[in-house]
Amino acid sequence: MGTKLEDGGRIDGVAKALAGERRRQILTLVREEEMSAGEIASRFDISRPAVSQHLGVLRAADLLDERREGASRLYRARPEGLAELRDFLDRFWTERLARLKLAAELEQQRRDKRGKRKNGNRGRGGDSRRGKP
Amino acid sequence: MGTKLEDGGRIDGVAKALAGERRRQILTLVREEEMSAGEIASRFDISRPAVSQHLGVLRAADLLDERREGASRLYRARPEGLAELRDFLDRFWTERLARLKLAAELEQQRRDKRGKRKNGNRGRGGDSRRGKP
DNA sequence: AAATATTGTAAGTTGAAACTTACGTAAGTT
DNA sequence: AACTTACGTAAGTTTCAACTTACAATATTT
Repeated sequence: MGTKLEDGGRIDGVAKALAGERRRQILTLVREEEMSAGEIASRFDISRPAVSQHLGVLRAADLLDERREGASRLYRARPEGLAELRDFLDRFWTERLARLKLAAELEQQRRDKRGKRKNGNRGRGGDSRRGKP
Repeated sequence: MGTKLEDGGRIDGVAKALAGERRRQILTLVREEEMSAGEIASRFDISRPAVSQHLGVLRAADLLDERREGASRLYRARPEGLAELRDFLDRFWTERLARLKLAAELEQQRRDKRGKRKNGNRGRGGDSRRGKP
């Protein structure tokens, strides 16, 4: 039941979209307010087509909302698109914690059994130093 | 004020490390159990040096723990390294929600003033599912 | 309909990333 | 010491991403 970080399909698109600094800048730029493609381009030192291509990548990764107004296209960040990657990192994180917790419990049981006849009861307070918290 | 997705320095390294599918595969592979570099390499169809380079990238992004045992080097995922990116996505997400909530409240006030006698309450759509462990 | 404004798409260049093979290094073995 | 094992690093090649300029498409204006 391992949650695999590599599959999920759309993870790859989001991760790659976020890997480019320009795209992170663009995304930040349109997080608060929607902005036209041209206006976005005017904020950077690269050509307008370059920005347009970045927008395409972000849109393909479901990280942008697009709205057409007249001849312009207005873009806005769609943080919901980030949720999938975020949740994935979350699972990677929490499953690791769960694994460590389980290992600690098993270790505890092992210790309890071994020391039973020697020591009626050692309680739970004793330090068991192994593994990392 | 604005949490910028582009800065943070280490975000870039982590995002780029995660952008490569091979590295995501490797990371998944050593999430549950620590594994030697050679054993990791044996699971893929690429050369061992290629894997070694990927390990270097992951390690530079603080996504791996390395332990030397004899001539071997044992690697293990370090999900704590993901936390920074995860938190960042979190902030990007929640700040957007906060912004929307604020806008909705202002709009609500505006409506209340104008249509005080007409209506008292209408549906609100708040469906956020967030919370940190 | 022609002209203008705003954008996306195509084609080519450049630089970085992902590989390869060859070599160097440190620890374990005989 | 010489030999083997398990790696990393260097150097070179190929593949891919980020840009460029040139062109096509769609909406608005005259």
